[in-house]
Amino acid sequence: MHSSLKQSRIAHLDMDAFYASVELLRYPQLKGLPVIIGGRVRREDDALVKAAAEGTRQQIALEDFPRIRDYRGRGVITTATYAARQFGVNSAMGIMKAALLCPQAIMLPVDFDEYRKYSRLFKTKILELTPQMESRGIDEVYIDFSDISDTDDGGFTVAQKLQADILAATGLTCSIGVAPNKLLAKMASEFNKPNGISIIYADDIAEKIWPLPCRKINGIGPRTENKLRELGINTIGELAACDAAWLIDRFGNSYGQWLSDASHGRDERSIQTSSEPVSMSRETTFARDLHAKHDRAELGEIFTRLCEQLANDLQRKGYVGKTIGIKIRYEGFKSLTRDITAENYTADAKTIRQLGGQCLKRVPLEKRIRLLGVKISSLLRADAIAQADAEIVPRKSRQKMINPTLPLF
DNA sequence: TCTGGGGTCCTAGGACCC
DNA sequence: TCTGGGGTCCTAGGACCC
Repeated sequence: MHSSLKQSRIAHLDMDAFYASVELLRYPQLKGLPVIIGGRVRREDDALVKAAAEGTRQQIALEDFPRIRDYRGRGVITTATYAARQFGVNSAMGIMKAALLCPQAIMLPVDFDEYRKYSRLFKTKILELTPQMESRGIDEVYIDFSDISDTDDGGFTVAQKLQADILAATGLTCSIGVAPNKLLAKMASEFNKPNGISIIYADDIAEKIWPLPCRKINGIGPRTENKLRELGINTIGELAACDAAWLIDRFGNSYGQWLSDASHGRDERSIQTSSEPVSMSRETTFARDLHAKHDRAELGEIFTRLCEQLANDLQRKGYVGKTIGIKIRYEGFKSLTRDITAENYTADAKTIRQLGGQCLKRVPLEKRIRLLGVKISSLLRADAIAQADAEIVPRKSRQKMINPTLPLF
């Protein structure tokens, strides 16, 4: 077969309950139990911290693990073991709600350093097979199978080998979907979770995709699902039956056309093996809502710390940025953002803090605040900046002069 | 007992330049 | 004096994803 006519085969590989499964490797005594990952390290986690330092994690008795019913404070669940999911607990659910559904669940704080370590391990295994891999966050990837799988099994054998290699390297299972494109592969990887493989061909769309609810399409979220429901559209098949022009009328040119294409399983996106960051940010939700006046000192300290963390992230990763923004979430959950573009690129905490302070002066501060964040965008690699400075004559700045008054916080 | 933290992409209006 | 249009940048907000 001529290579240009060769059917493309794309895999989506998704680690099963990733954070929770990594924790089970460290605490094998928790296998089979409802375990929930979420929140930060607390006083109640002292036993865990001590055992980690002493290398005695596996000796912790079950009754010494913190339980979710004892958790006080806000936040959401990051992951739950399959045993916990049986109780209706799910990612992004409020911790307090999960405590009602499954009070006896063991609660562990998130440990991103550890998850990143396992992320590197499983991705390295994939890269030993092919460089055609696209990372989508810490626990999933797309892989181009076109050149590495036999045409007769749709990618099944390669998927099996990947599962075995990853299990051997990490002790973790994953689910894989293989399909003609990313959109369908992503859906397919959900079909046989956990530790499953699902192969989809173009001919399967009517039978396997159309009966699914629209929400199963990666890119249709709760808002669009709602709007579609109001229009009487519940399944992907019903969406596919809509005229593209009709969808464009209701969802705009770009999204309307995309909805139509997606419902028919059409997706031309290729595997992006590398990417540059667009923005970096740091934000925090307070233990209690703070007031701009009464808690001014505390807010100021928190904001300074966020700016320092962001500057540190930039420097560690070797980037500079030019647009500094802030984000505020009020009690009641309404959020707003303000940003400002500086003359020069920076990765300096004081500069970020100063520009962020200017943004803060442009927001209303009557209501209590639950979240404060700082963000930098228009990024450039730090090693490219010296060159850019030398070669590019800067455009005349178009921004208005800003009064150099003191920042609010 | 609601609702974390880190991202991407898109839209849309106004400014400004040619 | 009146009247353009294209292109890019800046800002704010929103939807979505992991």
